[in-house]
Amino acid sequence: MAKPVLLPFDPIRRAAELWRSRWGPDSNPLAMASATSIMRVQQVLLGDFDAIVGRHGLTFARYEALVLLAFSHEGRLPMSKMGKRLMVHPTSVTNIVQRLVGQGLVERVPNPADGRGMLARITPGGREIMEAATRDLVASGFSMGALSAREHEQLFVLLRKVRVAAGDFSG
Amino acid sequence: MAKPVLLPFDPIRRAAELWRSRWGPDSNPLAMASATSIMRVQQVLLGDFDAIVGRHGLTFARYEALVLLAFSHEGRLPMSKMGKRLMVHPTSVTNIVQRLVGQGLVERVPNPADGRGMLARITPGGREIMEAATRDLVASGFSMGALSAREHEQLFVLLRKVRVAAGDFSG
DNA sequence: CCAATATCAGGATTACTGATATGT
DNA sequence: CACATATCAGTAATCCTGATATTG
Repeated sequence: MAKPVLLPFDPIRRAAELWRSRWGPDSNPLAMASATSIMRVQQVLLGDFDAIVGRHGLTFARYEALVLLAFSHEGRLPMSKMGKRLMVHPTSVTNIVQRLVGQGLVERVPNPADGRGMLARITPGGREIMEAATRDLVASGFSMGALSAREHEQLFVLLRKVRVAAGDFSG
Repeated sequence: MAKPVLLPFDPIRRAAELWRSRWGPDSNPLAMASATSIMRVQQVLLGDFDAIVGRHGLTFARYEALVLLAFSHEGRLPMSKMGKRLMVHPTSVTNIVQRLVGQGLVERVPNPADGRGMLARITPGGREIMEAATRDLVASGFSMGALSAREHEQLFVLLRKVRVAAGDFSG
């Protein structure tokens, strides 16, 4: 990690002011500031999440895969479906599941409904690890304890507009 | 990229509902939903930004470094300062600057004020590339054209609370 | 001597492209 | 035959740890 340095000013606000003074209001400094904020907060969250699930031998990407499987019907899903839900590349699914299999948290079984396909199935051990990691994440407040329930809703609604515009789902 | 699949439902909302029904309201499904939304929107933005600046031979990380240098006094900064501002590891700064030097967009010069240090300085060609990439990013609305000016402000304020709590700056 | 700056070597993870074997 | 599923090989990018030379 970069050393924790507490800047005496908000670097994103300052960047937005420079942006406006250099390129004018038409350069959309507000959109630049909120986009940069998203990038930065994501970086903070991912760092925190990786550290928390790392105590259980996971990365956040592998943790997400475990949660998806645990929530699915009978704890198993086709590889292709995992890729779509997790929004990751097919080869990344292969890679992630491979590592989870190596840890004994997931098993691979042929898909009885499609001879081409494989299913990933979460193991009892996988569920235990996932639930322990989840407890820690919940206890951390997802690093967003600064926001009230109402603010979480506002944030969700604002970001949903961006996701709909990006074509994530038929909103 | 994962193939663009338009899901007929909001996967994050559905995950939040499952989360609540499985672990109850104390599991903080609202925080989970907004945190997941940030992760997803960041993924969308980074994909878009990388594609746009990629048309100018850059990655988003290298573009950010160019902007930082262009905004700085006389277009040059110590490597260490770049790392702090960009919130990246010192070795990552070395790597990023190395690639920019290879493209002729940045030069490395010894720091006259500190014999240990090096300065990265943006070249005229680097400024041209950066400004062209910036024009394209601005024209794209930063992939956030779905939000009004007022909504951008709301989003910025909400995310700033999270950043302050994370210790990004003395808010 | 201790701390800071920057680099290098090397490992880990994830993303992507292109090719391939298999099955619908 | 066209298409879908999944894997593999190889490349690229970033981040990190630990060691090191140099300088403040």
